[in-house]
Order: sequence, then C-alpha cells, then structure tokens
Amino acid sequence: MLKEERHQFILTEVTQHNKVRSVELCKLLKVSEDTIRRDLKELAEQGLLRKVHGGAVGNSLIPAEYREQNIYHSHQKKLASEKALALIKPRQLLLIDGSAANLELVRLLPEGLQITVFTNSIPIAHELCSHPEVELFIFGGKVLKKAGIAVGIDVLHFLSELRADLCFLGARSLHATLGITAANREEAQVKRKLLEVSSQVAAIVTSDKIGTIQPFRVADPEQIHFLITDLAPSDPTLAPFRMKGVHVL
Amino acid sequence: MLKEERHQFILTEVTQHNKVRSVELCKLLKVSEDTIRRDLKELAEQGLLRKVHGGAVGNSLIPAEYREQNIYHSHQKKLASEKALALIKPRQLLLIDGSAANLELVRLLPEGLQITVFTNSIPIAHELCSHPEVELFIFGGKVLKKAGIAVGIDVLHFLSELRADLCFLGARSLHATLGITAANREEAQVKRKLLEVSSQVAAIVTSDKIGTIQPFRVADPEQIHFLITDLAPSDPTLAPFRMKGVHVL
DNA sequence: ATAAATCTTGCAAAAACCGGCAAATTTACT
DNA sequence: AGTAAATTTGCCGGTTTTTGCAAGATTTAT
Repeated sequence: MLKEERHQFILTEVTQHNKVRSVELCKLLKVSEDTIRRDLKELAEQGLLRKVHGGAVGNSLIPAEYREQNIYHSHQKKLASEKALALIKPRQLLLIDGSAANLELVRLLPEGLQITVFTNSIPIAHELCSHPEVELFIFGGKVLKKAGIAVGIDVLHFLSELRADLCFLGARSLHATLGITAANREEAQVKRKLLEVSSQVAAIVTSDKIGTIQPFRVADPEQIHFLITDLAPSDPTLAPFRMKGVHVL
Repeated sequence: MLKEERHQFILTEVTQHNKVRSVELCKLLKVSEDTIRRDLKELAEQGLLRKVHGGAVGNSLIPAEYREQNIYHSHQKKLASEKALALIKPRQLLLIDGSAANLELVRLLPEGLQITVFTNSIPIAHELCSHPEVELFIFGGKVLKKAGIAVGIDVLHFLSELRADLCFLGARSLHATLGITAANREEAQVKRKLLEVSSQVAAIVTSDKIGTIQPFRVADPEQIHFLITDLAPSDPTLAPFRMKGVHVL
C-alpha cells in the first residue's frame, strides 16, 4: 500500500470520527505503529489534522465541545458504557437520548450489531452515520444548541407514534427520591415522552451527578429499569435505587 | 509498444484504481522501472497525475471522497462559499441542504449573523450547534447515513408548513439542460420540496460536477436563481446557465 | 507511586529515486 | 541509400525515502 493511500485513509477516518488512534490505524493498515506515527506527524505538519497523545484529532473545523482533546476515554466512563452495551440485543429498536455518556455508548457499539436507533441528539446521529449496520432515524424540530438535541412539538408527535424496546435516557441530575430532573422544560418534556414509549428505560449516570437536582421533573426513580454508573453496583450511594427496584449495574 | 500507448494505459489504470505502483506497471508493460518512472514524470508534468514514492495517484478524478480533504480543492470550495455568503441577509430564514459545499458555507458564517436555519443534514446541524446566534431546526426522519441527511415523509410534511427566504441546494450533479439531478429517489424528493417552499434558490457547485448527471431529476436550470462555482462568472462553461436566467456568481 | 502505554531518537536494511551514459531505434536530411 | 541528429530505453553508481526495530524518555492510568 502506498504511503499516499494511507494518508488518504487516515484523513477520511479523521473527518468521519473526528479522531483516530494510532493503535487502531496500525491494525487496519497493517503497518507498524512507528509508521503511523510518522504519517500523523507529516499530516499534522501540513495542517490537515492535529496530533495528540494516542493518535490524532480533526483540525479546527469541528465544534470544540464534541472534540476530544484527549482521545482517551476515561476508564470509568468506558466501563459504564460497556456495562450498558450488555443491555442491547440485536434487532432491537432503541431510543438514545442526547448525553455525553450516551455518545460514548454509541461509539462503543460493535460494528456488526444490527439495531434501529432513534435519537434526538445531533452528535449521536453524527457518530452513528459512520456505523455500517445501524438503521438511523433522527427527531426533527428546534435544536437546543447547547445540548445538541431536538425538542418541540414535532419531536413529541413523532415519538407518540413509536414503541421502543429500550431507551437510554440522558441525565445530568439523579436524585434518590426525586429521580431524574432536567434544566429545561422542553428538554424535560421530550425525556418524559421518551420513557413513556419505551418498554425498558436505562440511564447511564456518572457518580458526580448523583444527588443533584434541577428544576424540571423527568422521571421517578421507580420508572428507571436499569441504572448504569461508574461505581460498583454494591456501592452504598446506589442502595436507595436498588431498594426501589432499579437494576443497578 | 509505443510510449503513447503506455501513457494511455497508465492513465486508464490511474482513473480506475486511483493509484498505480511503478513495480506493477513495469511487470504489466514489460519495460524497466526506469522507463515507468520517466513516464510518470512526464505525465505528472502535464498535471495528469501526481507522482508519489512508489508510483502515482490520481489528480483530478471522479471519486469525490478522495479529494474532499485535498487542500487545493477545499480552497476552491471555500472561495465559492465566500461568494455565497453575500446572498445571506440578517434575520432571513434559510434552508440548507446537505452537501460538502454547504458544510463549508456554514463554517464561514460570521459569528454575529442572526439567521434561522432549517437543515436536513446532520453534519451541518452539528456544525451550527456551535454558532452563537443561529436559530437552528433539523428535519427529522430516516437518515441516509452515507449522505448524513434525513429523508422521508416526515421531512416532506415538516417542509410543507414552511416558507423560506433562501435555500442552498446541494448538488453532486449539474447539467446545462437537465439541471440538478440526484443519486437517490428519496433524496430527490426532499430536494424538490426544499426548492418548492423557498423564494430563492442557490446552489454551490464545484466545476468538476458540472456536466454530470444522475438518475433522479431535482430541478431544471431555470429553477435555480443563483449558481455559485469556483469558476469565474464569465467562464464559457457557465454560459448556458446565464442564458437561462440564472445569476452566476 | 507503579505499571502500562505511547512517544522520541537513532540506526540499518530494503526499496525507490536520480543523473549520466551507451546501445538501440527512429527520424531527418543530403 | 547513407549518415547524422534526436529519441527512447536499459543499466549502473550513488543518494534519498521508507519502514521496522530497539532503547530510553515521557505520558497516562490505576
């Protein structure tokens, strides 16, 4: 394979995923890591990407919030997302709400997994565009730019015609008695509808969000079937949720 | 075998595979590597291919993805997008179709510009999420992952309730008599609706797409109000469009 | 603080490149 | 026809590029 080809490959990879890891590239392209590193160095010198520890990220064209300056996933977050992966079965219809943890989750979806995904999140849809098997639908409507999610009457309407097997609810706040709350009325509306039309509801919540509350009510703890965190399931912080019948993973 | 024959052979090889290796060529053509190198050198000097270590790669060839990252072409595209910017007035309601050129356009939108944007494109929405002033709406529906755009009945329905000031139509093919055509029926449907609900229609088209056609009809040349290309407005290639009343920028 | 992963640097082998040269071939002119 | 000039081609040396490997420094994760 020509060096030029590798470079092209790397560039398309970067534009599609916003990042590349040297390790993955050297497996895909069947060359040594040193070669990949040198490739990245050259491309970086041409300003076509930016080299970071472990690989490279896209240059300046991508919104900063979603760009990972450090391409390592925190091991904790990854662990949580991996636990969540076990809930997904082939051919299911999934609703995936917008959240950093859920974005992490979709990045970990195995290439061969055949599922149908509905999402209100633009970053998540963006990521899933490059998944070979997932059938993807996005909810339309007004976009809350800060969160990158669509809200509004059209989303609610779209959702009311759906029945999903499993919903991954995003949550920036989770409280033992008040459950999930949101910062925004429209966001809360959508989230309530999401769980309403789903047979099962899961939430990936990092431990720093547990115990916090926000103004708008979304879901009682009892309405959550699966709670996935970076903590051990036996952690005392999670006891109140287990008591209420939540499966804590 | 004549030198000319070899050159022809090499060129077809390059257009077909986007690359050639000197070693393979010298086996196929039964000449020494030195000869091949000289051939490649000549062809490169004529700008018909680009010489790289180990062989050569195509220069201005069909597969678009290849060149998307090419700095030269993205510069051309940028030039075109800058011309297009002049069409946008504050407080307008814009429809922006999914396309590489339109993605470039939204990246160039000045920070302070207050407009409302509706788009069917996930990458474009993704990009606009980080714009401080734009009010953003996305069309929901099934996502054509390859193009990153939403299609289907819901998009059409959503669109039928809209009136837009200006629409930036994406086009991978533009022909002087057949106008804009698309590769896909669903895509064509959406594009037709986009221009139907817009007072003005603009299309950013790079010169390599002019003269090409695809199976599904989208818009006649007469339906396009503004055509923005990387060529000079006076370029003879664009004359047929000017004749049909298109404003060529 | 320690272990693991990643980065840098230098080196060596293989492959590819370059320029010049000469043999073979084609072209041009008397 | 015969000869000279020009072109093309292959080969030979010396040089550069590319690639993988190893040792030691640096960064990241636990």
